[in-house]
Amino acid sequence: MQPTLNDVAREAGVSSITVSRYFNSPDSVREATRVKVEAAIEKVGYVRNMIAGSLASASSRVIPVIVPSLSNVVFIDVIKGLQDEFEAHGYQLLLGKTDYDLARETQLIRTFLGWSAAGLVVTGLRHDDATRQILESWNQPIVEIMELGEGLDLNVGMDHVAAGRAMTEHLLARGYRTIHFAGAELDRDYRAAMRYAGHREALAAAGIEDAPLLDLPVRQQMTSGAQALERIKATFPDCDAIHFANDDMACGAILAAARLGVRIPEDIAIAGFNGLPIGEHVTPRLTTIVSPREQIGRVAARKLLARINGDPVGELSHDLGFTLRVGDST
Amino acid sequence: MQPTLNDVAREAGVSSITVSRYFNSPDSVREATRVKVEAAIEKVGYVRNMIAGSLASASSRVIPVIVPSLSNVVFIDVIKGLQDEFEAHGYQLLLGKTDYDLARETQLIRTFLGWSAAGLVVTGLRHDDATRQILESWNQPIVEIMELGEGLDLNVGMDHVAAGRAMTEHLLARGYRTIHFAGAELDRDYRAAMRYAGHREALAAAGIEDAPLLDLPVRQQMTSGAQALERIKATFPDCDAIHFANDDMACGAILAAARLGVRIPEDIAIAGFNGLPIGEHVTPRLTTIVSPREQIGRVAARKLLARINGDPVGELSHDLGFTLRVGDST
DNA sequence: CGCTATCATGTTAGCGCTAACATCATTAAT
DNA sequence: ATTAATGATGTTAGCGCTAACATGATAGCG
Repeated sequence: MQPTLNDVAREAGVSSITVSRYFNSPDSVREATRVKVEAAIEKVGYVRNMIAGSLASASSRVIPVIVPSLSNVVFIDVIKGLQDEFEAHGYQLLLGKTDYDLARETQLIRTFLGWSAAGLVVTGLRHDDATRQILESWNQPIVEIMELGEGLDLNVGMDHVAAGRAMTEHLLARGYRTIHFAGAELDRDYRAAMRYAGHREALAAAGIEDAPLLDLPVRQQMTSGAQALERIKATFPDCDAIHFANDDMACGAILAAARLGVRIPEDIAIAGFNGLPIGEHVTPRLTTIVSPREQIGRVAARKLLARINGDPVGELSHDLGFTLRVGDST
Repeated sequence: MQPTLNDVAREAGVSSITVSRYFNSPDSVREATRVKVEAAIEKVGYVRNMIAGSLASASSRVIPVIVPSLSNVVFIDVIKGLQDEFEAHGYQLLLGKTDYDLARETQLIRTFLGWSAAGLVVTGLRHDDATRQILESWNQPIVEIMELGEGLDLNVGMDHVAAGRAMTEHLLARGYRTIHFAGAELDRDYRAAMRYAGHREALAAAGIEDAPLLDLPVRQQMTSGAQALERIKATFPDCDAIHFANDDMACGAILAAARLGVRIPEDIAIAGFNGLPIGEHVTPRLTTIVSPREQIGRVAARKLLARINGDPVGELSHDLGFTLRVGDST
């Protein structure tokens, strides 16, 4: 049997609440007591029982993080940022994955709330009515990440419509006129669909009403990119640029281009989204939009922790922006 | 205030333990009772309090997973496998990261044990004495992943020495003789160092005693790969093959080769490790060893769950092997 | 119809901790 | 010296659930 607070207390010659205070509000125990308690902890080999503490205080130092997928680097980077901040502040990250299923999200949230979580991180602003109802009556802080907009509570992300618009404006400025947008399962990846919306806005502003879209079923992303290039080249010889939904697809296209004898950007320009390292290693270097992935995680964590500690959090919605990185592919 | 089991019980006209049984051993409540309980749960909007349950039963459906880093796809894939299995069986994954620091590992484990975890997944077989001592006296199942060998309990992984040997045997069979091994921070990434050991074994078996090693400081992996190629080409013009510690570096080298005017494999052969998708998209296609990353996660999870449920687990140590995938880079 | 075997449900106590209040010691102020 | 203010520690009760045992209901059998 593991030693309990009482064992430590007996050993130290104090009461158990004093040991509890040693852990939870160290400033409120005298130096001499602290030394005794420390020695006792060491002696009996005490390990805090978080479960009991959480039950008694009706709050745990656990923060569930709900993402749609772990196959996408984007979420990995965000998780990395979150994890770093949480771990540094003594919070534990509970990982949940929805597979882009909103009902699954509801179910996960329900389970996680049973952990008396100190807060919650969810991906995106789109939720079930059920989720919305549960979360609205929950009185712990929530951060919705990735996008911006009217949210449940806090909100950290970037403007995907603007990102799509920015990239297409760049392509137009370079003189490209027949620009295709290529993505994979845009109904699921609705943030990519938002970038497509931005793309269309930019085209419309330039007087171009036609915004051809190639929406492929997901297989491996790079493979889809290669396939998109091949298909667009074959079907639409006039197309002079492809605006891809992400860097994986864009790099798949760039790498395939060499094999297909397609010159980039002379025959066709390629643009991506995310700013993954690989984009700087392909030839030509990929033009892309750098998304602040890890920073979204960090800022989200920091805002959540601030809210938990009752510190000021600033703006509810935090726009982390994005950067256009111009390579040689456009 | 959230409704409790008692609220459900009152609503259903049964005692709270019956509701508890409805959740924990549904077969032991009568059909008619089950219906009443279900209706009551629905009516009061009950959410199970995992914390209270865990305290009472001294066990929680939480499984901590400790990895050294989240910047390495390898661990991401393993986590994906683990997460899928755990989630499917109603267990929650608690994520911990050591940054390759064994003392940090001890600390994490200590914290996690305070969660009355049902089991534990740790990376590697190398641990602190402190960790070892804690875990040896802990009586829940443990899986050590990635490597094979004498472990604390269960063990799922692959033989890295054999993998290094297999790749170098392939290179030797292709006629390469001056083979450099290039890695990044091999003291930290000791599994890569094990592959280097296998590499040396293969060379020695072929009567080659010299096994030059380039151990770079980590920056971005692909960048390190490019740098390694450049440096080896400049310093050792005789070198006819580079055996990289991982695919990222190898692909960085392949992509840089075009810029540097180095022909692969004519001027120099390139080999990697892991079998990442990108290896199939670069030109020439990368020769690599496919590691069973996601499967390590899956099998580790399944063995752990089997042990938790008291089912037979088979061999304590589970070798998932590896495959040599020959591309055009060798 | 009584007796036992089996199944379904209930009663009681307690998991290990912390909130809230109570008490005691110490210091400061008059 | 007396009182009040402050700081440090203790007492009590209870968080919401489940283990272990106890009891009640039901069926099967001679």
